[in-house]
Amino acid sequence: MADSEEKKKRKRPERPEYEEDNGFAQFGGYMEAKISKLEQQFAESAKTSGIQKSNLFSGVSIFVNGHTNPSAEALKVIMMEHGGVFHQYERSHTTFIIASNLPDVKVRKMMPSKTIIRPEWVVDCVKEKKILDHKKYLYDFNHKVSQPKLLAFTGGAGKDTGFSEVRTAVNPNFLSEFYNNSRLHHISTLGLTLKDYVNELREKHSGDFPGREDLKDLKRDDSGASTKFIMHIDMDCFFVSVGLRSRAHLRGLPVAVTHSKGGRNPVSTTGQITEELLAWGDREVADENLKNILGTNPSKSLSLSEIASCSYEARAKGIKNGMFMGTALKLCPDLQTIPYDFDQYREVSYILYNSISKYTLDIEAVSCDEMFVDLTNLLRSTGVRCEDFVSHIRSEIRNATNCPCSVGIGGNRLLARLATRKAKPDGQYFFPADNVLKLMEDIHLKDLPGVGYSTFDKLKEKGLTTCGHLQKIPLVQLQKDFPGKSGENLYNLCRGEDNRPLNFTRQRKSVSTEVNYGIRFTRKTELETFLKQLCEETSKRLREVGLRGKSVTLKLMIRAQDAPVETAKFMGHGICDHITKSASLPGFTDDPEAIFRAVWRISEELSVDPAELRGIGVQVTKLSKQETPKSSSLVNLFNQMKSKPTVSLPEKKPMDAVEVKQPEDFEVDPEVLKALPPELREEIVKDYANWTKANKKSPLKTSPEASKPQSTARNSNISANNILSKKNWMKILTQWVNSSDSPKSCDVEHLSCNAVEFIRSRNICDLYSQLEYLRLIVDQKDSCFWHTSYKSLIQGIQVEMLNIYEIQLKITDLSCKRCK
DNA sequence: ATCCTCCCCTAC
DNA sequence: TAAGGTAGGGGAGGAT
Repeated sequence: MADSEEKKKRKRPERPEYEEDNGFAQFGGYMEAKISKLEQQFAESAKTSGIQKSNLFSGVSIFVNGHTNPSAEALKVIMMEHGGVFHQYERSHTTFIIASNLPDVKVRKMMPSKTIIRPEWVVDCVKEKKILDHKKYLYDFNHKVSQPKLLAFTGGAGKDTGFSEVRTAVNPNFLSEFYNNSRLHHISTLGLTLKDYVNELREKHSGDFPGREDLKDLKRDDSGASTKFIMHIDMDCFFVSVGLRSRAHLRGLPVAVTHSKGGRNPVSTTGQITEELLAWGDREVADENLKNILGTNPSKSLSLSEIASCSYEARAKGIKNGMFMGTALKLCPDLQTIPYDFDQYREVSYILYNSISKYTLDIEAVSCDEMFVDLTNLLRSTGVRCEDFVSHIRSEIRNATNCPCSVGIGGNRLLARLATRKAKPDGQYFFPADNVLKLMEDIHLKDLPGVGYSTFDKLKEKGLTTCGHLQKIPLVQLQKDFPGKSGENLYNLCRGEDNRPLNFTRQRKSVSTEVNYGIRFTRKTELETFLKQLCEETSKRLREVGLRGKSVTLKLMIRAQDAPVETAKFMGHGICDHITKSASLPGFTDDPEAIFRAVWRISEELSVDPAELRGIGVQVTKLSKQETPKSSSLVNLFNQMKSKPTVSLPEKKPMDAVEVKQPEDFEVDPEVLKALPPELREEIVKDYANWTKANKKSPLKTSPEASKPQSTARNSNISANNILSKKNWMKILTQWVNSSDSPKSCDVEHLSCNAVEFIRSRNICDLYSQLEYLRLIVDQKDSCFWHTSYKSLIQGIQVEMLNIYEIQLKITDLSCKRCK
């Protein structure tokens, strides 16, 4: 970030009339203009109103981010009273960012190199009547204050709100609140996102792998071996490693990622937990939890929050993923906990995948922090030795993410995976090609992929715990207990044989939405309302991936007969019976109502008691790709909107290439604005109107065309199909950017030509606004295809600017860290 | 035989 | 307090 800032400064020609503060910063666009205007107003009103009490904050400017106490408004007044500056928008010369209550991701994303302090600094300075050392007020990223919660969730509305309605699925905000906090949801959806990402990269790939250039210096492999090389990469305790990037002081300590801060669970009873744990998940972890809880004073209950990820130092004390926080604290009382940071996980995941995709796209994405890569082609065409490439890529990942990863290599996916186990933590290991059968003998059966705790228990009952044991069992005998393919797989895997190919692309077979937490209904209408939400969510997800389904399945978890009504785990599902039932949909559909009708019918048939329900899911299957008749091409959009009577455009004229046109006045499209995120909307709407009004009266003085009246400046030829010259450019750009995950190159080119026309006709102010707007909406896009296209567009524009004005536009960088 | 539905299991 | 999701493989057993 600081790097690109540097570059920009260096590139800008050093002409005094365009110095940052007296000119060029305000050269283009309403964005800059409105910001300066606000600040000026601020300073002036402080002086003229006579409220200024001191010059305490002279030379100090603050920008308040998020909710603070005192409020932004109050801080503004304080700054005003004491000669400081309050920035409505964060600016490059802002002295401090004030924040007390923000997710650190957001803070760091927005101001990577800024000093962020707590609002108390302002208050205390006034109290002490001097500028205090701000270092004592630095925003503490480690002590994360919880976000202000909705009243309904804190129970703050009053004790009589009825317990069950406060934080159960009855609350209309439950679903989003739950999904925001569910680690399993995030792990799952992030994994899907990255699988799609690999698909996308493969589809769009040009055939060039830029990373291979870097391998030139590595040793050649002259052995000429034609073996298959499967690489398995896995980040080490992913969530913890990501969390430690900003918490260097916790490195080397036992650390765990969890919701809990180690508090006590006030409701559970020992007996109940025992019962539930016997029917639950990872047996080893369950046993450990159980042992711990049985030895606990029943009056002192434990945190049942699960540990999502723990450091190797924590593992050394016996702590495991999935373990209750209470249990973990018993094993290690000084266990450090850090909160989830799902945005950061996503960011690091992309860096991981981008690192690999520079070299090859023979990738099977497994999850957000794990993948298989077939190195065979890469090694053959570069001639690089496998171990050299692995060392190279591991250090590259480490440098790019600041997180360790481990790599296993083998002749097939099984051996690669087993090798990774040996490699961990932070290492690499090659499963030898000879003697595989012998080497497999010591592998624990639980380590075979596909052997979970149920299969393992079955095997253990027969006295089988290692692959060596299993190798002695003939296939037919094995298939008595594990019929068909199940037995066959075991038979092959325990011998180190695995012929399952890597799947580089993947087509989805189902889309589902389920919640098995916080389900506590008393009335049927509550169930109905929630089920509708689930169907809407399912429909949304179908549409996101452009699929429709022909069949829907309702999945229910119902409290088991003898299970207690209140679960040991807060709002958990306890011991349940599982029911699923499917129905046909009217043709391929993604319509939420159609899905709901089908699912509601099933629910009626099953006639479940809403009060007994502990979990609900909606799954759509038999999928088919949705037709996309609408083209998202920019030019098409432009033409479509042109013919629509709702858009106020001048009479359509024949597309005369030589027609002389003037850009129409800009207008802010309310429809467009409605669709924008609130922060962005506010930013745009606030002063746009004022600015344009003010501007009509007096054109910008700092423009290179200042000597000419605005109308003259616009007097050059602008072709009729120049999108930027249209009144509804904002709408066109918005729809274009929203219409797809990657722009068509012809559209980018078209826009580039349009921009160049503007530059040539000396219409820089409008162009600047439009580029600023484009940046804002592209920045919101979670697609590096858009980001890079935007950047190449800007690059072309800057070239033209240099040609004509010998100067560049001041363009803010995109915030995306994945693409650089 | 083959397909469909309803389960169970597994992985992250 | 706590945030127990999501997709796929595969078997049993019935319908075709």
